[in-house]
Amino acid sequence: MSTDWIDWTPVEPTTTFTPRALAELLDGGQAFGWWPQPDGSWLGRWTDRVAALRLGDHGMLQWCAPAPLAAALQTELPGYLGLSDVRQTAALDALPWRSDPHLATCLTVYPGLRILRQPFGETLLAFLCSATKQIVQIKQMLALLATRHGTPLPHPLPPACNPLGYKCTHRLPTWAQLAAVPESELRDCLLGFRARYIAGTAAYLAAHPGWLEATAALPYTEAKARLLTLPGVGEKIADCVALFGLGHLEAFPVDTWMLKAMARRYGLADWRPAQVAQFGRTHFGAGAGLAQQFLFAYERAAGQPRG
DNA sequence: TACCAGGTGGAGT
DNA sequence: ACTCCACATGGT
Repeated sequence: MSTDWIDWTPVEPTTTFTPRALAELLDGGQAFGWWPQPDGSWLGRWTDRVAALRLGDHGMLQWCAPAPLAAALQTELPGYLGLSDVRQTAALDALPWRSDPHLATCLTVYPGLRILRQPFGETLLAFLCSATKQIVQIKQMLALLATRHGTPLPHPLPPACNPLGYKCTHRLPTWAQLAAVPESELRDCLLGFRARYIAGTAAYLAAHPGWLEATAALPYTEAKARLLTLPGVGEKIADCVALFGLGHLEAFPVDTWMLKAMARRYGLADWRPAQVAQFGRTHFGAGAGLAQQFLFAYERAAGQPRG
């Protein structure tokens, strides 16, 4: 029943991280399907993929995976991690860090941090769960949804060196699967008032075949406008889904942490979210979403002091 | 115990 | 257009 995993392999293109930056990339509020392991590695799953990551000598990022998935992951993993996206490299350099000392600090504290490129549908589900919830709780909701309503993963078992958590046994449910789940059973997954939104979105998507694919083909402004028509998707969640699920680097999600960051670091106290979003797009430009992720990471760490 | 968490939608001004 | 508030639930 156990599946062999391949040996640890460098991620190409070779990239170095600090442990803090890798933790922020995998578990800092973009993705909710990565779990730290006792040996310091990370175990994650998205769609039917399962992989482990760790830092080798000199902070070089390495991966391994179940052997049957290895060929696919060798191709897909750099894209998922945002490491093979030349747009991000260019966008990062084009950010105004030369004239913005706070941004420069944030970039220095999280070397290697990027925007993940996650599956659109899963990203939409994750951020519909995210409203006024802490990251640890969003992970718990999604783990319950996967275990109770998702399909078992084809290769769920761990390598001996990476004891697999119970959380990695099933895929997240698809939107088609969610459409068949009674709202009461969604509430049982700790979704609270978000259950209504998820049920409503699932029903809408079931009634509009191809809606996700058509939205994914649109540029940022049009894609966001369509996302805003879904129940439970407002400005912030639409921008998160556009950024993390569609790769629109100009999206600038404004949450409570971004309000704090812009108030404390940029003097924008008492600005409304829409105004902060306008400032962010203007000040940071085409890579505003990338800048936002560094600011978000820095501010959250400042509010919760630890190594 | 309060207050907060990667907010949104609807009602009332 | 803007302001207020219900919505569920666990963390700190």
